[in-house]
Amino acid sequence: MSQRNIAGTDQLTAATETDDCPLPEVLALIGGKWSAQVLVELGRGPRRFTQLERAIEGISRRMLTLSLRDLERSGLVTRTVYPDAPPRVEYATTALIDEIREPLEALSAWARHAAPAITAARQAFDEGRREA
Amino acid sequence: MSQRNIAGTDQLTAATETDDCPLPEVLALIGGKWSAQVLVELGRGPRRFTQLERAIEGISRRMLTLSLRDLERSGLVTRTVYPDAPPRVEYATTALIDEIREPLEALSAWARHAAPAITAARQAFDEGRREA
DNA sequence: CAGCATCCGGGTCGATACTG
DNA sequence: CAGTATCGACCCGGATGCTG
Repeated sequence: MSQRNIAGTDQLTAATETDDCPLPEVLALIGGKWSAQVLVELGRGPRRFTQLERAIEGISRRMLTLSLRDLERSGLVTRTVYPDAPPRVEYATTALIDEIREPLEALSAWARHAAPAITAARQAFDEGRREA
Repeated sequence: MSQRNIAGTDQLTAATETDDCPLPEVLALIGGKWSAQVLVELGRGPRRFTQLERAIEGISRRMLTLSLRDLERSGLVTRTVYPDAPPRVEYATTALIDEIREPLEALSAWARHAAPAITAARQAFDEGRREA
């Protein structure tokens, strides 16, 4: 909390003091290996299945399907089938996501900015272990 | 980031358009089953090993050790041993965490606020599947 | 095109027992 | 008190092959 705003402390207290903090559930939902990337990609606009598959790089059909199903089931993503031939399915984000996008991006920004420090810390830690 | 600043859109674009978005790495670090809760608990102040073990509820010694090691290795947590008998070890957060606390709390706030909608969506989805 | 079914290897996690 | 060591169950996730 670099710029500790006035109301920030209350927020912090609220989020920190409740013991039924549902953070684990969110992380279970978007903390999977691919869910976050699917969300990010869909945040750029509606996408078709194969579009996502190509955009995400490294994801398998299976995992993409599972991730999409989970997100759809949880109401974060909609799935619309157009009765065309060949079949066409479009995925899009729901309003629920609009409110999580900012925190997610803040997290992503932190990741970019903290990455060097983390890498350095790990190297230092590992070297310390080796000479011990 | 409750107060959406003017540059917010740029942040969004920056976080969304880069393809080397390191979100997965962050999630790998704090997305584990226990790491987030450890961070939250340590956010309340320095804690000893057994204190954490009792506070977190359901965590095993093994998982607590592994989580703490990973966080320590990544520079998010410090571990200080006091040469006492009986042994005494204290864990605390580092400055790196101060900057991730806000996003984490925003996420937690979203979780609390979105939980009902998510639960409802899941029930609706599951019922739809059953009658199909 | 957009999936589902199946198999299978590896890593995660919990339980338990032991140590400085 | 603050861990480590070992074992085993489980689940995630990749590879492959088959459908409407």
